[in-house]
Amino acid sequence: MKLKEFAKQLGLSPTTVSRALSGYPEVSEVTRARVVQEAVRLGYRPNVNAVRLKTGRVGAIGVVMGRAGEFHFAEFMAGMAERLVTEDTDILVIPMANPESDAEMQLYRRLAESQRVDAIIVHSPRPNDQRIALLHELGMPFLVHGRSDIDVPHPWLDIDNEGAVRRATSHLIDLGHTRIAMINGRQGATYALHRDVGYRSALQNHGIEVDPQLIANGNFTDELGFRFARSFLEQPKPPTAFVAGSMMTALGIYRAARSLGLQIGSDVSVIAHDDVFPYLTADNMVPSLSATRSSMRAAGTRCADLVLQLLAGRSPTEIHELWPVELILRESTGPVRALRT
Amino acid sequence: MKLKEFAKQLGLSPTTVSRALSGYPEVSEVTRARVVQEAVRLGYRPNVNAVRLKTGRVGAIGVVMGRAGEFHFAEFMAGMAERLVTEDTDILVIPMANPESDAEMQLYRRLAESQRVDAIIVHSPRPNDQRIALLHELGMPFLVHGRSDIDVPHPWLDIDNEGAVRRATSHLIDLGHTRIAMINGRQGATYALHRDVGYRSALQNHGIEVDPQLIANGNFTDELGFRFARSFLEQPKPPTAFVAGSMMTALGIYRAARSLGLQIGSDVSVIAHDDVFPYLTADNMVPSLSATRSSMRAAGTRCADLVLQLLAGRSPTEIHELWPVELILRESTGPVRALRT
DNA sequence: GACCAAATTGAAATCGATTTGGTTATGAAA
DNA sequence: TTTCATAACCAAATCGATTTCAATTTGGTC
Repeated sequence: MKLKEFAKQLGLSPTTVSRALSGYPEVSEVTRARVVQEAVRLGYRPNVNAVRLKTGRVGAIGVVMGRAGEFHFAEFMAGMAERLVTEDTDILVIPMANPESDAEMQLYRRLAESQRVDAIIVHSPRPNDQRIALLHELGMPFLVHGRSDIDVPHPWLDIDNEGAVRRATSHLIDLGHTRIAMINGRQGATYALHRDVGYRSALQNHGIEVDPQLIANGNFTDELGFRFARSFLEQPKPPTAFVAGSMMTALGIYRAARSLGLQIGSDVSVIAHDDVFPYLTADNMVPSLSATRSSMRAAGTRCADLVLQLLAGRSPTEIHELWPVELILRESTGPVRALRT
Repeated sequence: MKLKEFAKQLGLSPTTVSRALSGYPEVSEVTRARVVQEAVRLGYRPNVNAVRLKTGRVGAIGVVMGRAGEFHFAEFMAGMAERLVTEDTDILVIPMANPESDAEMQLYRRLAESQRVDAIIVHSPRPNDQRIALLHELGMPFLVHGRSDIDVPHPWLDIDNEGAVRRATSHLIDLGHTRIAMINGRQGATYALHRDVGYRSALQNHGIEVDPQLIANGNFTDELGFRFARSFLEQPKPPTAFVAGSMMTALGIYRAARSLGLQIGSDVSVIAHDDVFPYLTADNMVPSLSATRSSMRAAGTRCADLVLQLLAGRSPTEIHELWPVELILRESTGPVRALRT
């Protein structure tokens, strides 16, 4: 059913019908009510593509998905979905072939110019992230989930990675640990950098020297958690505590410790970052996992909200949200023990 | 830059330019080459919304995302993305508020009628799934990931859940197990039903009575795996083996067994279904997990491929793919032991 | 050189809405 | 009674492409 046809059935002009449905004030309330009611009855719905062409709005927020298909991603999107379900906005997932800088920039450029989305959410930004410069230059509304140092104004939402890791590390130091290993995310992203800074500053605040042999970077997988932890623990001077970037990493660390006959919480302490997943909870691990916690889902919800505000006209330059991160102590952390000989 | 303007700069009509870029044969090769080249140079790209309005094609595949935000989902989408990255097609994720049947149907109806997507992928279908009837009736192209009994022709791709679980269960029986617990997915979806059938038929084939006390249904979480396993193991006549629906469930079972001082692989055997995640692998669990395996990512890739074929005109009625599932035996399964007293 | 088919190119209609710039009632003020 | 503001509605232009139908050019044949 087209507008023209529908309007004719109502004995009104397309103009009035369109206005009635879009809530313009120049239509009498009684007419509007009738139009709305009849639209439902006759099943008239404006053609989305015609509306988009005419208004220039799309009703979609773009998210670029790397190949990695990280488990965080689904949570973030679920969070976005929670917020967007009441709006008439959906999520466009754009696959990214390879994250080599050149193709990536091309992708963002095409996306921005193609008018397929009203706004873009940029994930895992790097310190000097050219995507941000590009989107700013193109005038495409965007929100950065994470932070960047780049000298271009941009709205962002981030969690306090540095503070979280500093607290976690300091806590371990307070427990007497001095050899604390750090299994961080992949190098390059700002969040990994921030966590690194938090880790180093905690050590330095307490006069402990940073040992590069105890620092590793890589994807958040059980596999890497195991491999790194295992190799650390097999060093002549093994760590007595771990700070880890994800729950999956923590699973790997647990496994490595067990495989060497070490007790988590007494022989080895572990604090990991928990993005809060419905299917795997820190509290349920054995022993329960001490964690820095921040809900990825909540971040998704809030990001969606902020993007909507952005599209409604809120100034991008005033959107900067830094979320504090909880530190929740459970059984996986304890005072340092004398080393085995 | 608009078509009209661009055409003028080239000294051609919009018609010819449009044809040149869309690859129509009525344009001389030399003209086409020039148009394509200039389009790149001057940065002309057809307005997506105008194209959509005119052609009725959208270049997007719709996927409805439940609130659960399951971890499988991200893998499936990553798989889709892998296939779609070379096409000019993206993925539209539509948030679903609450899965109560009525609102759900409304959502699918709106989605189908709104022309926002060219096709829809239906997930976790139920035996009598009205979504399928609806989409069929509306003439919206769709592909079912999973299967349904509904009396409406529909293209689908599914894995052999029944066969997988039958093999897994039979294998456990061959190892001497007779009390085999089944921790299945949520009731309602066909796949859970098929797995249930596979489980029961294996038992019955070997003359073992089904004990309803050993069957549980629920979300694929570590938490539920633990709770169910724990309650089963505390029964007067505990199971000596488990068949479980997911890796997360298996983690919970491992934990439950450990908490009771039971050795996985000797005291208790476990086989779980592994959707193949990059961040958590069955092989890496301790002890390594015997699993029925089928790549969720590969399914996503293939589903995207099939949808593209569908859109290219392939008949929906001839698309039925049933993927076999591997059974990979590792350390978590072993011959039954005499029960503790 | 005339003729005709094939190869190219264009003008204008079209997709289905929104919105600008009116026009017509209505009722209050002069 | 006239005037004028306001409320309510409408005709037609517009968004930016695709595509139908018609016009022109090209090249081969007689």
